[in-house]
Amino acid sequence: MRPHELPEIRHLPLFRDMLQANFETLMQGAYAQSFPAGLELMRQGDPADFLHVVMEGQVELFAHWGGRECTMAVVRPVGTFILAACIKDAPYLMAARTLERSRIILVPASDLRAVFRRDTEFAVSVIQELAGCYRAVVRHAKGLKLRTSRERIASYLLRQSVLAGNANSYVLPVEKRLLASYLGMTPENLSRALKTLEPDGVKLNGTRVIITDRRKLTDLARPDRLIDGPDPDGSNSGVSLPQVRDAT
Amino acid sequence: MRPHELPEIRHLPLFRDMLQANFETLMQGAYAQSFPAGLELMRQGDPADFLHVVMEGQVELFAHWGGRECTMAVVRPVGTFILAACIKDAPYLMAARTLERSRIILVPASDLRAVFRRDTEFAVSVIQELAGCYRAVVRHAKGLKLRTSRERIASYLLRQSVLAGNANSYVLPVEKRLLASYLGMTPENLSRALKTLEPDGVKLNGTRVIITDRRKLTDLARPDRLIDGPDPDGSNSGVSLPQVRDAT
DNA sequence: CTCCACGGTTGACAATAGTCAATCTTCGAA
DNA sequence: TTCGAAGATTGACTATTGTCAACCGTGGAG
Repeated sequence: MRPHELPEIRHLPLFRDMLQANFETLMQGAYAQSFPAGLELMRQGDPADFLHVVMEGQVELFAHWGGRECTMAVVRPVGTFILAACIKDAPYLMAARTLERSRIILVPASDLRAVFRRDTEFAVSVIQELAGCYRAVVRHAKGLKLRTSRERIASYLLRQSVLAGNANSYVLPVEKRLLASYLGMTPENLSRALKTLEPDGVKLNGTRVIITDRRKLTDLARPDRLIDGPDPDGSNSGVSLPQVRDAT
Repeated sequence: MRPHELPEIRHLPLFRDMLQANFETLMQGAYAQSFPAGLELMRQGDPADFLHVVMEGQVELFAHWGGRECTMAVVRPVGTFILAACIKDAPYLMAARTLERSRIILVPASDLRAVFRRDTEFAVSVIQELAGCYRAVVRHAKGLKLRTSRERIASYLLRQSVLAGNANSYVLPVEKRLLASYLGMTPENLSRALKTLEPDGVKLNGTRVIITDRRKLTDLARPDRLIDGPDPDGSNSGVSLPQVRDAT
């Protein structure tokens, strides 16, 4: 593991409050590994042996069934995934693949389970993290069930704009087909729907989003903290698409 | 609180392993209350002041946005809800209403937060519970994104049959319009879809489900532990529709 | 530099799902 | 027992979404 990585992990909400000794125990069993783009890190149904911490790159969490596939989340540095499966010692509900070359720290799940039993501060952090993840998926499910696809797209575009500091122009952080899958529609549908959003105040130029009328877009998206977040504590854990990297 | 209720609560996975003293502390601050059918217990966005434990009756958790509404779960005795919001001290993401006359124990969220900080066993139980809830919603989201509505219906009917001991005939535990909302479709759609499922080995007579060809139904539903559950530990927490009450 | 692979877009069409309205059924209150 | 309210079903229609195929544009391998 590289020298700068340890403090980065230590500063994550999940590891921030635990005893130093226990943190060291966890990290002693952990190891870093680099993976090329497009590699399947784990398959759904696999036993949960390691908590994954993304240090570089980005990782897609996806699910599949009967030949169909859908994106559930994208994890970026520094973020963790598959905490719940590790803790329950249960099979992964989602698969993971790298979207680009990625560096990942693997923390043995058994160590994790051992440590939070004797470090209350860590247990509390795990609780907070899991509660955040839970709420994030509930939000996702609410969006899927309550909003039409146009509304989901509009909300997403608006949310990204807010994350980019209310920028009226920014670049999509993920490929459109991935975004489509995350939002629960086909790429064709996303493509067409984006066109029909022009009168609603937003248009796309390649991967660049341009908000031409924020008022109209907001009218359509009707953003709602109970769906779009964030939680009052501002934690950004769990299942969601990442924020944009460069805004203009 | 009634004498038989305390041990019932104590035996829940969430409260089973904590110190007796701490359990007593929690229960001292708690109180029971009965509500008539159809009462809104809390609205989404409200601050999370109490963990709710359903002792009798049944409670629907639902979400709404922009005039639309959808069922997220139904909680039955003895079950808890809104743990995550209590723990994060965050607003409820869902609203709750009684489906029938219900008796509910209310445990102050502040006590809860205080206790798991000093009772590691309880913290571990909370972790297990939250991880279970998280996985339950992930499953629900997977079903919504990966399965068509006919497949969701078929899976649901088959799952309920399994819960009823592989019964080939049982009675739906909830109203059809609620089921439709839970499965992410309109009541009209559910009604029509049910008709088209007859060649697939299942038919309905009012609220009674009759599986005429389990093989065909299974072919359509393609049940999957990673969507339909249960987790290996058999916990039944979190977001799901309840199992049937009487099977034949 | 060329070509190929892949993501994205578009069109035509089919399948699916939602809406609105009317009707039927059921169950509980009076 | 009768009536009325609410859930459930049905029909007709519309809107939305998915599917399949063709085509475009870009960026990387050779």
